[in-house]
Amino acid sequence: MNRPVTTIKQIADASGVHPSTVSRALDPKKRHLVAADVAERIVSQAEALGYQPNRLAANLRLGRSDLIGVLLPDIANPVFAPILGGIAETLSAEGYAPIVADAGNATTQQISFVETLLSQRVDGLILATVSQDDELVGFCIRRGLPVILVNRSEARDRVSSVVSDDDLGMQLAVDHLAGLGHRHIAHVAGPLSTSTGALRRDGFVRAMAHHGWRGVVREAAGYTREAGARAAAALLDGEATSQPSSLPTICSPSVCSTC
Amino acid sequence: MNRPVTTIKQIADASGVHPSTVSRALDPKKRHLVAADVAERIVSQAEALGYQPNRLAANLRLGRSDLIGVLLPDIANPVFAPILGGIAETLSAEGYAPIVADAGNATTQQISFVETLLSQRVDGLILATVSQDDELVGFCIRRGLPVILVNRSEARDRVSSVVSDDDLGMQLAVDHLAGLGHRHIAHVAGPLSTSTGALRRDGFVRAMAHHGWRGVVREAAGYTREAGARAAAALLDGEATSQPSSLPTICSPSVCSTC
DNA sequence: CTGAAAGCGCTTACAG
DNA sequence: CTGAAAGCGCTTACAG
Repeated sequence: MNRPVTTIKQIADASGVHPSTVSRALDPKKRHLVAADVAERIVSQAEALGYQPNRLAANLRLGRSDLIGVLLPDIANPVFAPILGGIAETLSAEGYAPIVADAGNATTQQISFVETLLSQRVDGLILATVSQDDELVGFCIRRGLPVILVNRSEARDRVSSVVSDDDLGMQLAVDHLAGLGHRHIAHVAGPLSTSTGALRRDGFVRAMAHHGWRGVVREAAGYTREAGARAAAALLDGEATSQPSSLPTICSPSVCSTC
Repeated sequence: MNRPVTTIKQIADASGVHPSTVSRALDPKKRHLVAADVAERIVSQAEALGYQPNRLAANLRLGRSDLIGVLLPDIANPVFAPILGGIAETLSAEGYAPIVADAGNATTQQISFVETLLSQRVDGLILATVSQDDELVGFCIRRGLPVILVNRSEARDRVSSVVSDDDLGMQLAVDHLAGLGHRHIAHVAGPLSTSTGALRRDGFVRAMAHHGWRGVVREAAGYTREAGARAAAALLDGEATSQPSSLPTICSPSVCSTC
């Protein structure tokens, strides 16, 4: 870094005191340990020199980074924009900053991102990437790295998560379509290995059953336009799949007279 | 940080060599300075202990952070999702990580975010927030902090920017509507203090003029749904504004017989 | 090829 | 109330 940065030592020299005194004067919680006039002199000297404390140094000493890693499966997916917004807002209010990684859905790649974050000494992780039984969550738990989930949850609740009510969502969607007079409704489900895929599928089947109907479900290979298009095409070709065994059998237009 | 982390010294102790030798063995570029067998022993020892170099410490020494600050005016706006995606992808390929800040449009707040980033010793800044003559850009230039712009640009090109071709975009939009048979076209412009607001407005007027038409323009107070709604309502009420003096006068439905 | 030491910029016991 | 010193975990000249 070739641009000039002011250090505590420079302020100490300029103020004619010991660096430790500068450090105290500049810390609101320790300022009371310094004579009022000396503190004031130091503070104005610091301002004059445009002092910005080096948090890299402070954090090395304090064993933290003030950084929270955020792992997203697809950062370019607008779903995550407001989620990231909430994360950034709350973190910055608490003195933290988010360091975001577009980690995809492959566990090995995710772990490599986490190792990078670990070497940056992130203080915790927010994962939007998890599968129903997520390897990375186990990894974090074993390393003692604080972690919470957003967007998707695990099947067993090892850690806290913030997710939407997919069951209610599907109920509202089905009821809305039913209200418009539709009867033959199909659902392109997200990957059933994710909580969102499975819960929305279940919610759809349940909501349809509530109307006395059987829905058609087709699982998409991923949360992408391409996978959605393939699933929709398959659906139109009469291939339906993926019914949960505990729920009513799902029919396909080609085999079921109800649809 | 209460979770255990391995250090170079620990590896040195476990391998019976001096820390500096460990440091060399672990750095691919310096490994050749170490006897092959010793290097191998150290490397496997490091793996066994799950060593993750502390980049906080390394970077303090090296005077960098491997962090690039990204300032967005509204992180919850999906426009920025793919932009952030491209930034994250390229940065991580180069060994950097983005630290994103939702800094809004107010300069004072933006500067306070930048001061935080500065104390984290970011190696550079990407601004998606700039106005046509941006105070923050001047601030960064004065501090010698590398900065580039995305999404919006300044009127004078003090620093590099990556933006879309708004003139072409408006031309395509107007031609599309014209092709559908529309003749009376209004444009809700973004704030004219931003390059996007001004350039799209200009592009719209130019594209309309190309068809021999005069367009109606209404400037919105900001890039929000609410501001857009207010501008559209005003437009419907017959209030049009904001023509650039160098371009044809813009009419309003209430005063112009052409519209 | 290896070791001993200094130093990045902080913070915090420990003395006085 | 203030100073002197150690140490966070690295990297890199400087010796040998």
